[in-house]
Amino acid sequence: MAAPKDPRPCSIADALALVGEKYSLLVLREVCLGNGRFDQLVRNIGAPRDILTTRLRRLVDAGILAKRPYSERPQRFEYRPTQAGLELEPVLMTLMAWGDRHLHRDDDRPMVVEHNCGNELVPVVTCSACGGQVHHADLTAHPQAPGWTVAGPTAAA
Amino acid sequence: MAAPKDPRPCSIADALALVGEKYSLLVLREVCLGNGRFDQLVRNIGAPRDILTTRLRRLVDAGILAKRPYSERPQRFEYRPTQAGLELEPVLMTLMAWGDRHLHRDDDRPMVVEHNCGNELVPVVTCSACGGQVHHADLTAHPQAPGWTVAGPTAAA
DNA sequence: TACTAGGGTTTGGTTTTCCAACCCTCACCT
DNA sequence: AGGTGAGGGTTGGAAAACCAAACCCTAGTA
Repeated sequence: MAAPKDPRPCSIADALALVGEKYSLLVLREVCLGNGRFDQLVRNIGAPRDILTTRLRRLVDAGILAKRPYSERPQRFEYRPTQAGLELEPVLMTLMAWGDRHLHRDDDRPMVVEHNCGNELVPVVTCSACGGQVHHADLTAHPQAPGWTVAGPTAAA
Repeated sequence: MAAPKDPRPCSIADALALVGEKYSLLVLREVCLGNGRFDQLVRNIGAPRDILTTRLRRLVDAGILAKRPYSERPQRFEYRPTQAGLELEPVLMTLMAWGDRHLHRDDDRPMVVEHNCGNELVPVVTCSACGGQVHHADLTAHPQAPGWTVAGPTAAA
């Protein structure tokens, strides 16, 4: 019997504990776009400055962003994504595509991303082994911790 | 000069406004795993019951989940993903893979997902046009709203 | 000297979240 | 008929997160 009070151990939860707070992923968005200075972040995200301060500290501590000076005398800093941060960008792209599809039906997409193959980026999540697109019906979850199960595959409502 | 107070219009922000609150994506995780009943959600997520209630209402309103009875007399409900909800699953898989890579180096991954090609799922985000893997260096963002650039809003000229 | 800009920190008040406890309905057991 | 237990919530108060505005400090500029 698993500990009765603990939630399911899960990398999704672990990842969200780091980047799931309000504004964190938007910070990453701006930083990936190259807007890594404090007041750019304030303006482009619309977050309160103190919240931004704590988010930035947290993301730096987590190794997702790095703070580096771009000028001594006056000391000025800029935040840039680390490798780990850059590897979150596909998550952002996938989320953006979902938002474009479900929240902006009428072709008023706020931003278009171009892939350097020359086409507009439409991100698709695929299985690295077979190359096939990932669909719910093709997935089977296997929890590794004892005491945790799943209820079998679910069809859409 | 662009409106000085509004944040950058963005589908990522729009999507996060719906599913970015604490626990929302974990609800989706459980529901996709087939654990759609209230107390399963409470146990597996570890969220307070009242928060869960508001999250569920919000996700149903947003068309991401559907609430349906699985028993009359006693009336019992279950939450299941809609099509829009299922299309968020790739986001979860990508996030899980990131968490596995960066937060669980020592091979203690909490959950393994199997793709029905027979292999363990390692999700990769690709460009649907060329099939290539999406990397930061290959992307160029084109904001569509006037006044917004990737180098900061309202660029002088 | 005054004014601006960058990069924050402080202050004080509002909103969310958290947590435990409670409620209600039904079904089952005795 | 009474007790128990599960499902699906609601309620109330304390704790934490959030927010806007004001403030601070350094450095450059007029």
